[in-house]
Amino acid sequence: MELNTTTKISEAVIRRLTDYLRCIRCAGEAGRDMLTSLEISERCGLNASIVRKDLAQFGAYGVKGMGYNVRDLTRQINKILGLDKLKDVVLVGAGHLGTAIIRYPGFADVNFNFIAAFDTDPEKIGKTIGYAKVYPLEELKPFIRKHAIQIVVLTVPSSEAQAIVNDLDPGYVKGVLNFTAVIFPPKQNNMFVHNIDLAKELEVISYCMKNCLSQGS
Amino acid sequence: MELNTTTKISEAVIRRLTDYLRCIRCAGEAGRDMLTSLEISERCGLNASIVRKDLAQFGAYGVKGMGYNVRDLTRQINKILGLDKLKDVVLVGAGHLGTAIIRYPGFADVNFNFIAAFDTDPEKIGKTIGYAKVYPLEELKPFIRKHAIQIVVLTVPSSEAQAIVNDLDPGYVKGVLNFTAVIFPPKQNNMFVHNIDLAKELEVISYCMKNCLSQGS
DNA sequence: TTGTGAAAGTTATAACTTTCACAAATTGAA
DNA sequence: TTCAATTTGTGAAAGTTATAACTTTCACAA
Repeated sequence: MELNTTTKISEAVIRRLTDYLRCIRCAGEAGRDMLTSLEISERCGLNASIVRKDLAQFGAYGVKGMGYNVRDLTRQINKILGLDKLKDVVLVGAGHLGTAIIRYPGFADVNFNFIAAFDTDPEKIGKTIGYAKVYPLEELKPFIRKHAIQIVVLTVPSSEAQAIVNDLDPGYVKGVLNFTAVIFPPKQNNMFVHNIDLAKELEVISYCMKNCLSQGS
Repeated sequence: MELNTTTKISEAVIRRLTDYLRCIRCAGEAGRDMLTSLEISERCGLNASIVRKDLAQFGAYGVKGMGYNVRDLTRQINKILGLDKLKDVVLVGAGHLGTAIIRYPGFADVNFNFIAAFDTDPEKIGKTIGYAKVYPLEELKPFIRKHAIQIVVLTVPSSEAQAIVNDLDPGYVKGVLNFTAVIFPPKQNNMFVHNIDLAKELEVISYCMKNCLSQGS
């Protein structure tokens, strides 16, 4: 079957694909080379038919009676999500969170490469976090131009977030990952902005606990 | 109108409430004391009627012709989510990410209080991160019992995650916030587990960029 | 070579969500 | 006091998503 290009794929499907990817990676590291839709569904807290439907939508990646090959499926999902090529990203705000993010192994797993960090603190400038050198914030704009950076990760104090986003050049930057407390609309200057609130899941847990729900993830 | 207790509230609604909360907090800090459903919807990248419906579902918090009062609405949503009372949580794994999380202001904003951290590294034990002292991992279990800890945040290396979760006492712990690369089913031993993958949003951005979608958040 | 079991792929339907459109309510100005 | 401008709250319709049930295909063993 051909790769789907006509039907509109919802964001929910894409988010599930990232879960499948993570769960398949875990299973692969544990030495598995085949996984069934049922196993994937149980690990991800879903129904097995939605796993089959999601995957079948992009092409028939499974073997009937056997399941899905871990290595092949990883490659396929990576391709669907555009994770098959290494992407350079930069970080703005080299504080605790920024440092943790650069060192977070999950980014390298999906081919994201932090090539530089930017900060206003003279103490930090010139140091290295992971493989990324810390530059003064003024150099962000020329750096983006010079290296054709398409993705920026934002971990500055909330008060500085808006100014930095306003100043990004939409001719280069296509996506912004915003870890600050400010909430941005999904499109700013033609750039995709994704807001991440680390406390959000804890708020959801709080609600689940309060109401003794049986569902999560 | 009375607070809804009969109809089932979906997780999607709860997640949106957390967005509203964050966006209302931003507006409040900017000096606003009233907000319309339209404004909230634009900041959150939604349709205005879904904002009204979500809020109306729990009670009529708005004033026709005027909008929603920032202070009242914050209090109401906090109450719905169970964020109106201070909750003690502990962190397991005092590395970069753990440190960043304890210091992340977003948790305090919603009344989560990190009272202790646990680690195996003798270098870290005895030190203090924020207001949390770092204890040896062996003391986690008795600490949870002694302080009746209901929520655990997990930022250990992936290889240790399963063992720690297995060892948590479901008599006390009701929720686990998992930042490791391991993916847990939503229920483990009767505890809610929420998996957070910091790379997930970047993967979604990757897909959006690859397919030039117009939608985000 | 054939039969069997297992699990993918597919379809139809049920369940849920979002949107639209409008009545009701409130404020503030004339 | 009335009128116009707003904006909430809500029922009905449209759209979307998930689920269950079914059909097909494959691998393996006899």
